[in-house]
Amino acid sequence: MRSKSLTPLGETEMEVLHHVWQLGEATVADIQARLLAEREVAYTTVMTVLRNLANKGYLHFEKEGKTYVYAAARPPSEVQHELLSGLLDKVFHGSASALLQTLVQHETLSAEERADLLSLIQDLEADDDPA
Amino acid sequence: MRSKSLTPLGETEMEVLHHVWQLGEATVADIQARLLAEREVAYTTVMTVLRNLANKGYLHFEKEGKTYVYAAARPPSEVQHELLSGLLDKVFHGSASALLQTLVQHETLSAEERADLLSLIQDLEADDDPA
DNA sequence: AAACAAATACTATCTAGCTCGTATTATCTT
DNA sequence: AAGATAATACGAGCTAGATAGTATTTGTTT
Repeated sequence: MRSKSLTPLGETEMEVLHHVWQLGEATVADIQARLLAEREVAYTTVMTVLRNLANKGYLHFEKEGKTYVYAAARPPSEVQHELLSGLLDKVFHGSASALLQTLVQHETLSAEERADLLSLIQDLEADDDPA
Repeated sequence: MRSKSLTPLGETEMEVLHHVWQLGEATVADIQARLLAEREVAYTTVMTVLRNLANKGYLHFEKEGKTYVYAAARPPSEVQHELLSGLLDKVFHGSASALLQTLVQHETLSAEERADLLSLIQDLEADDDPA
């Protein structure tokens, strides 16, 4: 069977992942507290999401006393790249330049962001063509 | 209720959408033929996907004789941007430069693509700072 | 107009992700 | 050790997307 979704993660899962990344280490209660700032969610729901993320390899956990403490199992940048890469393939048929074009045309970049990006690209040039 | 997925479209839906975009106009049989080049899929499955895409506003259709003919209801670039924008928010918390950085660092851009992108960004500079 | 073939309509199943309630267990307190 | 409390375990329901089988409709052909 094919993967049903354009991404391997749901929206709540992504949200929870971000919170864990920000906190470094987190318990179910920690995450629920963060989520409750935005919306209603049951403790058990958070528990389930955390467990699922661990099962999928995004988090690992250890038991401290009677409590599970979760932490990232993979670096955020790696996960973000994985998701972006999926979208690149499925939505832009692998054309990074098409994706980039869409982005710079529609999203507002500050002067600073543009400058950063320019030097980023120029650095790539340098790597590639070390003359 | 929140939207369950990181994207409003599933993977098969995206695939079908691409085929319709490429064909301009397409019948169920047209799309099935395209999909069959890659994998097994029933005629009725394709029918359902096409109908769902129409219900969601991505496609429209008209009846020619006894056959429905589907076509894009929204320009591909708009849909692509919508999907990219969702990922930008949910995965990169809205930081376009973080996304761009991830992309240029991990994906391989040809010299040509880099050049295109550079001029794209430089054009933005010009718009913004018409000095 | 009767038969045929192509297309759709209808219905149903399965999985993943989201959500949560209730039951149980395990630690801590007194 | 008994009780209170905090946390987990277990199980269940719901929706969306993917998939497809069967029944029915509708053009078309003769």
